[in-house]
Amino acid sequence: MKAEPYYICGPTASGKSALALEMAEKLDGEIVNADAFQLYRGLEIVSAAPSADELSCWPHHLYGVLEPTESADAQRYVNLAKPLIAEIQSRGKTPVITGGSGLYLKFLTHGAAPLPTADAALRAEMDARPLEDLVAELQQLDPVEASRTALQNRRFVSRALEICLLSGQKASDLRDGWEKQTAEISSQLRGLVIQRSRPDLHARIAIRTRAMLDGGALEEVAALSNVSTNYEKAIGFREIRALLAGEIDRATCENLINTATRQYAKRQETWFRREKWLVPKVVQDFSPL
RNA sequence: GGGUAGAUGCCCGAGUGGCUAAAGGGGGCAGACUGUAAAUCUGCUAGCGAAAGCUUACGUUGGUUCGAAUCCAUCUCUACCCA
Repeated sequence: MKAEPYYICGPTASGKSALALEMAEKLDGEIVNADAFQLYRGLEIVSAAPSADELSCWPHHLYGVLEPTESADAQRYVNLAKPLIAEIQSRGKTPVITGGSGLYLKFLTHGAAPLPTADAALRAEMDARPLEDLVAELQQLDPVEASRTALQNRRFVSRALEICLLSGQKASDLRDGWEKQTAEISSQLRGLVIQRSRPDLHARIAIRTRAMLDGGALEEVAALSNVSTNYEKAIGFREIRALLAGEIDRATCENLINTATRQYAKRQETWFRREKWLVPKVVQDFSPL
């Protein structure tokens, strides 16, 4: 009898890692990362991954498993996580999956639509074209998909067009089948989402940012010069780069990181609010990280 | 003590007589989002109201005018310059 996975979600700095550890001990489980950036090696501090001590005191998986030069995506994450989860279950343990990357979690829990994988060359080509151009082509190839896509959003338009061009089919047709089964899947999942008041969460973010900057984040970023563009998307990376280059001072850097982190936390809350299967776990203390 | 510049909404900042509850940006709030997601994008953001609308707003007080964030005077404060 295999143990169903347990999911621990919540915005950044809400205390997922600590709770995951607690749950893993209680459920006789092993922790599996579901954070897009903690997947990478060399970004441990900036991505607020569990420390080496924490990683070694209990089984943790999928932390620091990708090279900086690799590029992750939701499907790739699932390809890594699925077999691992099965393996944990085969040993009679409960997978405790924790992380804040909503899309990655969604792929893991609800599966992926049968769509073609991203194509770097095609994307580079599309990036060079004006948005109106891409919109026009999408509208021509797949008017249905175009009508459902936020046409101001270059990323979304590009992906929809990419699907059409790579598959030779309509993105709208390929996506339709997948969406129907989601409700049924949700009813069988179990997990929780940590909820904290904004002031509490903001205070925790501020404490964590300071600890990062004091705790080697600058050295970490300095060591990562000239790696893949994935890193540039990590909150903190660009800001610390600017600090190292002398473009901004330390206080400004800290403020920028705090603001970006708060905004990210908000987006995560919006995402998880839609995942009705997650049981809210309201936490009120101002406990340190 | 003298001179100059300036004071605009939560913040920055545009605006030099009516089209101004006031451009734009930031922040905040809410939302979208199935292969870049810590990304990307959208809406709202003085108060009350469902709305029409009403009320309070551009440092202070007063004035000019049919009408003032915009013109005049006064005072207060800030910055810089000369003593």
